[in-house]
Amino acid sequence: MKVQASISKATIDRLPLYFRALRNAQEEGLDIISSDELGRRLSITPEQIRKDLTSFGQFGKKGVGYYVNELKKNVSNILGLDNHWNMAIVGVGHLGAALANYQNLGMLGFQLVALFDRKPEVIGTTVNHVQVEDMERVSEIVHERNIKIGVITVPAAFAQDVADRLISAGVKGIWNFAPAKMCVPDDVCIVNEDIFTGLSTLSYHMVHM
Amino acid sequence: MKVQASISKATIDRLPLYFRALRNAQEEGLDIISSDELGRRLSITPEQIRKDLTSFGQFGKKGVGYYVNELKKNVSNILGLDNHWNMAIVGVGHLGAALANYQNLGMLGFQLVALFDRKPEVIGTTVNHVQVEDMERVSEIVHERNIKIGVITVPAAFAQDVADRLISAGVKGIWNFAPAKMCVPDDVCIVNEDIFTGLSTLSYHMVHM
DNA sequence: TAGATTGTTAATCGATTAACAATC
DNA sequence: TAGATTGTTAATCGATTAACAATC
Repeated sequence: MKVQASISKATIDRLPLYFRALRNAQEEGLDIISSDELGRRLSITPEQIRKDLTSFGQFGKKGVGYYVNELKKNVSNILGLDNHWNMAIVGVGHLGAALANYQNLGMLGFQLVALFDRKPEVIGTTVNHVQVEDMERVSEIVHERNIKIGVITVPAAFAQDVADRLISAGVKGIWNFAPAKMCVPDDVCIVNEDIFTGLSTLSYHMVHM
Repeated sequence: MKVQASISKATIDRLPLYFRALRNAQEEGLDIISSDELGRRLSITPEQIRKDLTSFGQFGKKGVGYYVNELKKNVSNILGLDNHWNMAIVGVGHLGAALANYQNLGMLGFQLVALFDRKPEVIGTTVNHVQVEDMERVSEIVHERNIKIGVITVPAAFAQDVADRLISAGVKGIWNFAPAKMCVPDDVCIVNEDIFTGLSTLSYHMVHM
């Protein structure tokens, strides 16, 4: 997918919302959707949506709208969801297990192919048909199973070490749930999922209402 | 806490990061921290940090820096973390249970006082010392236990209904994990925690590297 | 054709960065 | 005092909104 000079971070963050809305529209049997209708469903202005989409190409038909299937395919392609990434979760606590059980992962093109933990009582158990392996085998298994995305759901204190091990084993993307500042090389992508930020801002808005 | 005309959304989103960094600094026994050091730890420019903080007051000492304890107390107060909000989680699936088990909630001033579910096999069980109640009793219990924050971890299709019930029972803040567009009245705050957005943008960055 | 809706350029708005005076 | 660091104003940068030509 060719992309013009520079896409704004805000635009990229909205793409998954477009994808989801298009999937819903598709499920409803809609053939065509306008930026107006899409905007209504997402509380985003239609101008914004058109602007975002045209940074990647001309997907619409003037006077008509966007073909749902076609646009969904394009957005999916832009997001790289067609790649079928192999993924591993490190840290099979409550959150790790919750993520392992998400059926949506597969629908979005992410294939959970390994689970890792350090605790002997967890190693060998099975979550959602995937067996938990010893963290010591991470390098070997990441290679073997061609794992490109690592999900970190260990306590903050171990997060950097886990990231380092995943990366040296070949992982190119890290989805980090540990509340810690992480360092990764330039050729590795990281997204920090800092859920308590959300709860704190909720509290802020409740106080300052 | 008095606040000037309008605080930028970006500023508010950074406050929880400041809070966390200050808590860490406090644990390390640091008395004073400069915007420079704070910035280094968070990968945020010191100018940005000073600008953010001064929208709420003058917390620093010129030529010296910020007193860690004092600034942490101020940021905590700004975020409303001193309020000790009572909180309920609706939907005790994997994610709901994972959140219920987070010890950090209490540390941040959020008190988990109720769990709700619809499934008979889940009702009556206990997660982290809190018993799961029948969703039918939500109105009654939200009143009784003075619950102000509701956490929604049910499937998308039920999320709006759950929100409506929580709100009519008196909840003023919603922390929503369901991937659905929600409608709430003006006097209710909502934060949507859309975790698959993060995974999708990770995929985007991996493809467009 | 007339009506609708996209794609794109220009105008506005908001957020970040730079610079520096104030002062500990 | 000299050095350090905040708080604040001005300049820059980036993102959103408005307007409208293109065209289905």
